[in-house]
Amino acid sequence: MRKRGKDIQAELLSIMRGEKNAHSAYNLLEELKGRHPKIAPTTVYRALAALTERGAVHRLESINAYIACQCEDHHQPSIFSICVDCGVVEENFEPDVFSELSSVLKNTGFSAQHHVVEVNGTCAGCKTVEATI
Amino acid sequence: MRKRGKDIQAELLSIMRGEKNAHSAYNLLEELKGRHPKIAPTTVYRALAALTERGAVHRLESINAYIACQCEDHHQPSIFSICVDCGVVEENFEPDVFSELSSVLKNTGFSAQHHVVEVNGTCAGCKTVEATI
DNA sequence: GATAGTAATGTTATATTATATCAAATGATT
DNA sequence: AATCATTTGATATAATATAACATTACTATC
Repeated sequence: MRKRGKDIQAELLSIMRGEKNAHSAYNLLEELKGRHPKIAPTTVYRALAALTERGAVHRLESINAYIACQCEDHHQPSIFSICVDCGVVEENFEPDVFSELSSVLKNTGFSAQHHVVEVNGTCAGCKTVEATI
Repeated sequence: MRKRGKDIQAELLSIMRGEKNAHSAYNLLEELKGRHPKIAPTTVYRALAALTERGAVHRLESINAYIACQCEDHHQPSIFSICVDCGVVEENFEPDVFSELSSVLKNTGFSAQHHVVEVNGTCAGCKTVEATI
């Protein structure tokens, strides 16, 4: 079994890659309805799960939304900054943050499986706009 | 206006302080129904918002759940470790993680408002159990 | 202490996010 | 082409969260 679902996944990914903002699953559902009028939530969630699984998209837990991965290849988890004004999301890398994190948790005997590091705030652009109002 | 809502808040907080696991808003709603048979979701969400606002509880974004703050006083955001097996949540402090984080974001011109740092994995207890199976 | 102002609460409805279940379609294998 | 395993589609529903507005309780002022 291969083709059908992969098509949806590819289409979803190409939509998401054209965006700087994250989208909810239902947003994406609406966008897919253009070409797939009868598409259902389940299909979108399945595609998102597959894409997330292979690291092509990330789920932003603090806003229940999804964004295409902004990098080539993951050797480290990412830090997401999310602008509360314009919604722009940036994916940042900082291995030191995660090494700090693991050393904290190692002391408690905890083994990490999945890291969620998201920072909600104001991006440089929106800060500038605010300052000039 | 003071008494009515503060009662719910106090009651909610005391329920939550008796627990090592996080609870969903609807879980808490069920628990409150004992003493407040007609309580509605809105009321619980309002109480949770107030408690979260003043730092007495934290929302765990990666599991849509709430947990009582495990410390006295917040001068730093916390790192939450969440056991995927038993659900135990620990609130950890590590200023260095946040200073790393801010230095990364400072370079991009982003101003942080709210940090979400959650690590899902296996706690020491559950790891031991697994090892002995 | 009655009255009006205010803010919190209750109530109802509904929006949003996500999953369960099972039938139908697809492609792989023989 | 018959069978099989698996994905997808379709329907329904669960879980999480908020909107909107009427009601109630407290506060302050008269």
